Amino acid sequence: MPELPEVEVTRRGIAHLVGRRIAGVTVRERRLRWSIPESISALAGRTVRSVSRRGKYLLIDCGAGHLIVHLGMSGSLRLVAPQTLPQKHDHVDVAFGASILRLRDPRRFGALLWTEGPPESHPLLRHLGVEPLSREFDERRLHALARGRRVAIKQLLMNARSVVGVGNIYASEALFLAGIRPRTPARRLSLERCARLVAAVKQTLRAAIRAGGSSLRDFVGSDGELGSFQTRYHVYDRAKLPCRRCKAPIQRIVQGQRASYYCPNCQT
DNA sequence: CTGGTCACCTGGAAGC
DNA sequence: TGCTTCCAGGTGACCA
Repeated sequence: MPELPEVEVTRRGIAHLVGRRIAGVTVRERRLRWSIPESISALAGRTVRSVSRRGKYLLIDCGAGHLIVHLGMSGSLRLVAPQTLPQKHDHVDVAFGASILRLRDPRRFGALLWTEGPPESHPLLRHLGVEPLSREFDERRLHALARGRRVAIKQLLMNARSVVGVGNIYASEALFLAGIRPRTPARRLSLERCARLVAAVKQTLRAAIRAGGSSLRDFVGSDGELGSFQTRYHVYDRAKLPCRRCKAPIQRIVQGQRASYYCPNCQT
């Protein structure tokens, strides 16, 4: 689930918590990627000041500090009615009187941390790269990032120190739109191809946010449970199926232990 | 610095 | 039916 679009949709879904007071915090399972700090029970009585996002991290400003939330591979946040029984992997509740913000994460690769300093200086955020939907992410920036790098362009795209938020699905999708093979060494990309790729990344992420946003209301971080519509992927998870554009069979390869998909005809 | 591999954890699907 | 194997949206830690 959670690449940048899913996190952004989640952020929008909980933005209306701004100004609301936290009644209490319940932790049922502390062992996520890192142990949830005891200090988060001090949140009770605090008011949410803002909800923002940096890469795949959600930042909830609570006045005295920030909650840092990462959804890992399988995490989701949802708003439920106060009497809703927690299910097996519902690890944390942040209660708001009228509703509960509930963190679910079956694989427990996610994180829930607390920081009192500026969140951008937190060790997990300090080295993050450019936001793909920002103006700063343009062809010159990507070209500079790729300069001299022998790594495959797909892996560069997925490296959060270069560009944040682009995960395994949207990396394959954006490369298809740009007509670039995932194994292309980053340093081989011309400024022109960088421009195509930048446009493709932005287009892919924006379309996914729109798709997610259309299906979610005050329920957030859908697992597809609310019939959230599945984006129609061009190549992702379509090994051997015909390319939607040219009918050639989609190839599946492995890069850095992750599956990549591309059309050998449309992508060069 | 760069690039490559491993590990963390659970559940669902495919294979036998 | 039941057991085994593989695979999954992320990313920090560690190695050469």
